[in-house]
Amino acid sequence: MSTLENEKVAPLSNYVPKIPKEIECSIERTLEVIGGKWAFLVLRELFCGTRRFGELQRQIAGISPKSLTDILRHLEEHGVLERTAFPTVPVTVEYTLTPKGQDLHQIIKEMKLWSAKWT
Amino acid sequence: MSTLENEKVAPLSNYVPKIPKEIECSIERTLEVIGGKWAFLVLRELFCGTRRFGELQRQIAGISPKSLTDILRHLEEHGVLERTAFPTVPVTVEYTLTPKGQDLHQIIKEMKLWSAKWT
DNA sequence: GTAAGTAAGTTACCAATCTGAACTTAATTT
DNA sequence: AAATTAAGTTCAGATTGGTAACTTACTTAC
Repeated sequence: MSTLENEKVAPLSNYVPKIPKEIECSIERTLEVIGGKWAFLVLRELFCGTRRFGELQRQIAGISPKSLTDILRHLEEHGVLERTAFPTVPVTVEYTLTPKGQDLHQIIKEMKLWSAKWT
Repeated sequence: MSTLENEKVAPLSNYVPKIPKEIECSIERTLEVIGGKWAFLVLRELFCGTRRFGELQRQIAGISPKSLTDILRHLEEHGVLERTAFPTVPVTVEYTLTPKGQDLHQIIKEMKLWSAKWT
């Protein structure tokens, strides 16, 4: 719903940022880690506990094995989760959140609250 | 850093989700609104107050006018922000967060806390 | 009075990303 | 001997996203 106002536009000259520059970078740095299409959905599963590759693939609707591999590697590189391979045949691989990854739960919690209120 | 464990794999049979199904949908619903590449960065600017198209374009590094138009329309459709056009020449357009949009600040706040602790 | 400037976009095209299906590996069960 | 299994990899095709140039309609500068 766009509005078309017939008033004069106040110049936005007296702008004082309420949120300092440092936060901008915080957000960008966080998005580097969890900003992609799939990161949150992988985290959603791993907050419930350790998961294996196939389990993740089944529980995240629409993800391809390639995208799952990509995001798991990405999150591992950023220290959010740990990959553990067991020398079974065929090989078994488990993914578990690190403390750094567990801490992302606060963000998910706020998303849940927002969603409950507004969607 | 991958680990290769030489132990037997514990079957993950006694899995009881700590986070109920409902949250999964909450997350997906939230991501529909703010899941894209640029949403958070637009929000970051609008939390500081009303902004015009050109201001947003200058303050969000690397965004193209097309991408900015796309995300602004998307956020407007989801009731997160309001677009107001003034019949000046050339036209002036202002974007402002709605209460629904303001409420997203909690999520950003948690992202900031996580970033401060871990990045 | 001609030319440049301005704000907020469009449009057309090109590049990066993502998906789906098939393939791989090596041992185990049928 | 063939099928199965887990965790991927590979490749072609589709989708998404980005870049550059263009548009509109009026104002100000030369």
